[in-house]
Amino acid sequence: MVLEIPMGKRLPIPSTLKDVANSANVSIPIVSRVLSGNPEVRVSADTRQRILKAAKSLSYHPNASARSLKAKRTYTLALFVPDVGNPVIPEIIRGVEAGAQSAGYAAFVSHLDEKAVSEQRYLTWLQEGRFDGLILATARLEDSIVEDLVRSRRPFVLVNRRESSTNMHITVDDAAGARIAINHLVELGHRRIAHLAGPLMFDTSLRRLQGYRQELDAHGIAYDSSLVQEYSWQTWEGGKVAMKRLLQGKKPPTAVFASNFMGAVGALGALKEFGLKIPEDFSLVGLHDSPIAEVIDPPLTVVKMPLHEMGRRAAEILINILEDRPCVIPQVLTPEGLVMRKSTAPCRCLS
Amino acid sequence: MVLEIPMGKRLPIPSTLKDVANSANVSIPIVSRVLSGNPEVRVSADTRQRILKAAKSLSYHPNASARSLKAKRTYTLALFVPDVGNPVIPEIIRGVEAGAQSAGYAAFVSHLDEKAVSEQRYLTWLQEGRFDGLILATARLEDSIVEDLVRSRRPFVLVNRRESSTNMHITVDDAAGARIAINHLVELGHRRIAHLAGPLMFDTSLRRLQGYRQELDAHGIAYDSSLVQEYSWQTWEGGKVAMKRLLQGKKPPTAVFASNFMGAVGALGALKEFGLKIPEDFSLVGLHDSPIAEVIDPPLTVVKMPLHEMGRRAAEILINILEDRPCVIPQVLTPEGLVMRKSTAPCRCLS
DNA sequence: TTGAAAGCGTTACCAG
DNA sequence: CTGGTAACGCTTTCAA
Repeated sequence: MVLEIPMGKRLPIPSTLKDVANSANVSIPIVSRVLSGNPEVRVSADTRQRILKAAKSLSYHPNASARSLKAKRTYTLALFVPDVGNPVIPEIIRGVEAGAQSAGYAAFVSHLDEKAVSEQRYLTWLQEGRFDGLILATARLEDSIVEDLVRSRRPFVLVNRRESSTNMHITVDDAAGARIAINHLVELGHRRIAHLAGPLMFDTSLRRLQGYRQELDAHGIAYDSSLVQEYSWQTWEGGKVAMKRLLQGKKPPTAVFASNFMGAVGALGALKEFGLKIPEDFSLVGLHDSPIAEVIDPPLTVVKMPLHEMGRRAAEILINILEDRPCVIPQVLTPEGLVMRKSTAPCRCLS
Repeated sequence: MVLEIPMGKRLPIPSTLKDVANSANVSIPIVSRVLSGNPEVRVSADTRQRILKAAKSLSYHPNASARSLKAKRTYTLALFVPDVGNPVIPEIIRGVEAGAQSAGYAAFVSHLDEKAVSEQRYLTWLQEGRFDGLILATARLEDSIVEDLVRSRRPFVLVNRRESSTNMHITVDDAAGARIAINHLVELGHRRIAHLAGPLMFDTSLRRLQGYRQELDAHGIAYDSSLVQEYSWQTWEGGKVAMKRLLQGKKPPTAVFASNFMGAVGALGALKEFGLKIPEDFSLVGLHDSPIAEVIDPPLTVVKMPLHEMGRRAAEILINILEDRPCVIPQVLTPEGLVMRKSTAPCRCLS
């Protein structure tokens, strides 16, 4: 079955203020004022009726381009995300949308693929005024891009990423998140706790590693660099491979803290391949929650981060800048806490 | 740590054609022609140089609102999706973006939450000309909305959903997908094959059920309505509950075909709870692939649907309409086929 | 209470 | 080759 689109499917010619004015036998400005919805405007009841009727029958809708040309604003925010497939992204998206919507702004999402081409694209769009402000939720981002952004002097907020060239960012407290995970494992009696670290070129990865070391320290456990493996986020395989390397070490760990959700799932696969039973033989804690975490086998214990709030705050900050209102907003958000499921248990070394 | 935004962080005043014209000592129209990038325009090398230099030093960027006001076009498409968290959505998004981008259009995604408020929102935006066309990738959608859409005479395409009031839709061949799944199971020797059906108010669910029955028929297997359970998409729990009901029946099945990815994962949970080993004791086939399918335990055998292509085609159709070009495009896309992993095996009843 | 006029930044159409 | 003028649809003065 094929869909045939014939030519000449004329697009509708939208009606304008002028059309409505003509139809109602009034001038354009009045129509504008009446239809702008401001209840303050003083017009005779009769005129208002005529205008409203005409607008309805012509199914008038104000033209967004004309409006923004005049207002020098689009009341639109754009959110760029690295990978819509990453399970933590939806939460951020929803947060941004909530924040934007409650302030009367629209928020659109665009996907940033690998191609460098697209990296420039959003800067251009921003500079063309297609939207008023930008939220970037991506760890992999060339520094030069951020510098261009700063130089453009357009409003933007970095989400989940810090950058020396600007303080316009909002993040979660990654170190604290890691500490929560490690503390949980230590309390279960684990001593050889491994860490699947994200790419150490990302500051979020670095902070998680830092939290891992801090908490180990706090419990008097010596740091063993052979228990830390770096892996690539973005794929489900990275965590698996890294976990295998960990298990092949001479003194393998009894527990692991994976620095993102995908890594945790990958690690799970590796553990099973090695015939380890979770949580009896081995404990696993992930960072970032996701609906899938509940339904995989075993359901994953994770540290939940305030991703929704982070998104919402990012939108709020941006809008405050746009409306030139001062604001004071916490910039580093506290983890929501541990979500205990079935992937952690007391260390066998205790028995 | 808090982020303080002081007042008076003046937004930059973008430079305009006029600024460039003044700076280069030429008229506005020439600047427009030179900067529009069309290599055909004939200008003296000297003028061109001056203009280019001025534009650069003023970091000029054309104003998108002004352009679209003039052109009556935004060269922007909007894609509305029901739930960014649903693992099949990213693939569609990428398809739409690819299709849009290759035709010089931008594509933005917006998330359609439960609130009825937001259901009207995108229609309004479309009518305001915030974007030229709309792609709707949502099964749950009130009929009245589609009717409003048709009435608005604005271009739109429905993805993965048919609707009597319009032929502007592109779908995958759900029945064929179901047949592939069932055929695979039958070939493995299964005879009591259950089906986890999506909400039967969606035509996609109906077609999958239909394909299930057709293929059973084709193999001379009697249809047993007790082997079909309806469940809710959108949550990970629905499939689990439905699968349990199936397993508690008097003559339980030996295999199941789940009508979406989430349902398959949910079913997996139920099967494990019942102590069934997959695939030795029970076979499971899902519909729609996802990167997670490879990494869960066991890796899921699924029927892969051309979601990316569906998105790309949707964008193509829309753009053809917008540019008033005739086009003929297949409207029902053939499944890409079976992706065999580890969740299906020959029926034990054979041994 | 209403309307005329100007202008937002761009492009298209003519003249020069 | 170049530039003046008009127009896109809307809002905002300012007069009437």
